Amino acid sequence: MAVQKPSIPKGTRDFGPEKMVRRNYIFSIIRSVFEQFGYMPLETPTMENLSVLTGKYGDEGDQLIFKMLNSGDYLKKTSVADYEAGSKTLLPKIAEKGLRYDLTVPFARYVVMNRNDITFPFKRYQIQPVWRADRPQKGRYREFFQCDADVVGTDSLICEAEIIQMINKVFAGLNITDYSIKMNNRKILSGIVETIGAPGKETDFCVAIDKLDKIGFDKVLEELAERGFSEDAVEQAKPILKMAGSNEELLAESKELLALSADGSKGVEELEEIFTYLKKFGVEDHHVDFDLTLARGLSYYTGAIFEVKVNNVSIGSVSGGGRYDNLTGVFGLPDVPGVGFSFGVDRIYDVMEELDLFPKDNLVTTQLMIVNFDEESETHGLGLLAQFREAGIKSEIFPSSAKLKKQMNYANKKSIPYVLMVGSEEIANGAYTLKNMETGEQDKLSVAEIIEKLN
RNA sequence: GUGAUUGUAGCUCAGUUGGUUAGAGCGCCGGAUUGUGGUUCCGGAGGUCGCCGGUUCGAGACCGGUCUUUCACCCCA
Repeated sequence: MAVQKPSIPKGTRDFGPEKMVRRNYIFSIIRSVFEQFGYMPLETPTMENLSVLTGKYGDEGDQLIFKMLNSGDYLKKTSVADYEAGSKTLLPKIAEKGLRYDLTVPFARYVVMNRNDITFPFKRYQIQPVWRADRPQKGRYREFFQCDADVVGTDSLICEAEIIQMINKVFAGLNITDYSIKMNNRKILSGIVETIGAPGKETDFCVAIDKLDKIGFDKVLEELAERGFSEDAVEQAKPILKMAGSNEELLAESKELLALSADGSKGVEELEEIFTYLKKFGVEDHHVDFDLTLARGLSYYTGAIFEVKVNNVSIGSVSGGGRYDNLTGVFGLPDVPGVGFSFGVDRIYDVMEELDLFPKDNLVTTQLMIVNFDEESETHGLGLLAQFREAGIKSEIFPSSAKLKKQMNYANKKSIPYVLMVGSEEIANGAYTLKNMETGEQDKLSVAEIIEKLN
């Protein structure tokens, strides 16, 4: 058989050791913050039944789900008529499982299936890959990790305030300082639609104004008109899209503007309450900007929505989330309100790389390598190695007595800071040559001295 | 899913209107240096020019298809 060039599927990536060390660094910070706030880990299967996944992300979302062909003779249950009826009819007969598209829907499924064992409010975090059959571009992959934290079974706005704090803590931990958490409320958006006299056109309104950053004020107005908003409605939307000022000013202004809309007023109240909670928590520098034009795609949000953007980088939003009242309703469990959000680790990685924020030193690596001269050296070195490892020093011995140049080069390439020479003279004296690879200095030290120096 | 775009050594890239044996830098391997890496010098290996087909006396170059990369749209982390 001819040798074939190996390859990986479009939009997927390998993560080599350097990348994994950095990714794990990001994961560990996120995980520790989640746990600090009382969230417990959860994992769900890579694949879900398609009945769980389909219909939850809209028509376009359904198309982006990776479907798995049934095992065995997957054509057995199909007929020519199914084939002729097209892929929509054929699909459910040949595929009944799919790869998870996000972590929220599997979570809702889990809550419903375990409703009798769960104590509410239930706080969980979940760090796992998800898959989307999207066409890849910058910052968009077909396989990527999400780090979700959700709390269900409470409508307390303390949760929203805590989420903001978690975002702040994670970013502080990662040394990302220049970012903003854009916050809005779905009720405010429906209040606006109601107020400008276009009730029921909420989705169209959201899709259009979501592009304000990208295409600008005038084009948004054009798009609103294209989407069937009356001249009058577009005219009334103008001052809303132009609103600017501090959070307090914006809140006051929108309160006035939406006074006649029950929904809208409720939305403004909710945001005010979140800011009040932040104050009670003693959080001053929360990075939150109230943004009337933040819409977010997902239709299941009903209250606060937020999105996090790191400033001065070419990457899209790195985190987002919101409150939903009825996520579990589709699975037959109504009235379970919740709020959740997610970090996009792959994008955070790209941001940190672009801003050069990865720590240079404290990434895990071998601290000490023992040089292997010959059989005597190796035997003695293995004994030493055990002692170093016992003492908690990350250490390794070169596995064969290769040329010294090769061994030194290996240590150098791997950025191992110390190398230990164990030759016949050292063994006889019980004093080993420890070389600092950065400065080139070397000393003759006992095992105890080496352990003390490296610890 | 729509419209563009990219692919030559491990990496970054040259390669003239189609013309002999496809090059450079970096990296890799060996030597100078048999117990001292990161500097220097000398030498060496490494290519189905993404893949399949077509045009041509002749294709890395032109044409078609396909895969891949990147980008815009849609949507999204």
